[in-house]
Amino acid sequence: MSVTISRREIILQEAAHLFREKSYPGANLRELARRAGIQGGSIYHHFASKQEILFQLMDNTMSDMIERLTERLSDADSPLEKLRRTVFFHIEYHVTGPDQTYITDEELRNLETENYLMVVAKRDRYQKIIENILSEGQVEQGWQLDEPKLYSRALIKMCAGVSTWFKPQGDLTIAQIAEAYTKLFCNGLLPR
Amino acid sequence: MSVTISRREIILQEAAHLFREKSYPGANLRELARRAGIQGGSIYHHFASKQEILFQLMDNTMSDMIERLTERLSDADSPLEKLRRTVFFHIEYHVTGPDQTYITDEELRNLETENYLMVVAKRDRYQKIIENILSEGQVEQGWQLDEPKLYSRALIKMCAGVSTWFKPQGDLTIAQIAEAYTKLFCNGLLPR
DNA sequence: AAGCAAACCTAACGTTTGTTAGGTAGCATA
DNA sequence: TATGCTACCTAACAAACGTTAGGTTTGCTT
Repeated sequence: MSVTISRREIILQEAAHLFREKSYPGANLRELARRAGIQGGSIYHHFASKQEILFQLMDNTMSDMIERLTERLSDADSPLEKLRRTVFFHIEYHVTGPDQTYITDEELRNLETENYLMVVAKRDRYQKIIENILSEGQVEQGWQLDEPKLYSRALIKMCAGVSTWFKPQGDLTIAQIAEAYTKLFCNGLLPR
Repeated sequence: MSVTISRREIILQEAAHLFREKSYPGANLRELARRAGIQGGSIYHHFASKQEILFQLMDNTMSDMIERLTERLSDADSPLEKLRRTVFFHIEYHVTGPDQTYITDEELRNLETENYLMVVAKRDRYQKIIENILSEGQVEQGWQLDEPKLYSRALIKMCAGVSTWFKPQGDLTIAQIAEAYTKLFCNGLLPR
């Protein structure tokens, strides 16, 4: 039943946590190594540089997000159902792996050019999926949106923001928040 | 017509820009001094420490935001009008001073305890203003929201996010974006 | 038993960092 | 003209940093 987890994986997990706590430049490798249970220099057995750790972290996260979202949407028929699942997924993913998503959302500026371009490309692919759902709804269901891109951005920021205040032991579940946000996004707050 | 701007003010402005570019721990004081037109050590004539620069930056920004938003709301009569102005203000402020607001939104973790508590207190005061508008609308206008706090957070994140992609020379004005977001927040995207 | 590679340790390197001490230039006041 | 204050410069400090070189342990393979 126990899952074997490589040291490399441990380092990546601890790095996500540490980078979120102190930001990438503020985190140091000796501290990271300590948390991963090894000595400072040993990090370089698993990664070529501090930068590579950041890149792997962000690139893995983006790939995973695209893959999982795509899978969740695969058997959704209507645009509304797709939107529901996207809101739920985006919130859930950000709340479940808050360290990884936070880093991926906020540390783009600390990526070197080549790495930056790769991660941004994947981020754009992810955003495009959501934008397409809104465009679909606009055409097929007459959703009221002038600029799909504008609204997809609003949706993404809105949902991602949940992880900054969400507490698992709080009185709201992820499902409740996702439902409320879906309702808000679809109906607005004025009475119908 | 020209405005006198103190060196202290210049340092704060350049610090906002530099911190946003490299994050607080990633920015160094020699570079900041260079941009402000003085030598590294001279910073300490104006500030006691690097930390104090960050704190002044964030504290000033929060105070300014509270003051300005309060003023804008002072002669708004209905909750809907207050909401409209809030959305517009929040977007406008984030887009106009993107460095300051970005720092204030993202660098809380790098504040020492005492400074952290002061800035968070002001941030909460600001959020409370918005939360109260939603509560008002709920009571007086029957706005559909179960948890005002949940929706105020969504609104804040949504609007603040604009500054991450907004380009002044782009084809959308702040007013257009603000209008679209107000409409989205009030009506949702389903046709009425 | 020998060989080998992966995983890790230790100690040091050169650089960069925030910060400080002590000095100088310019200007206003007396 | 002397005094003193503000705004700055220069040079150095100790600490922390990413990174590297070289050595040791461990466990598998032949």
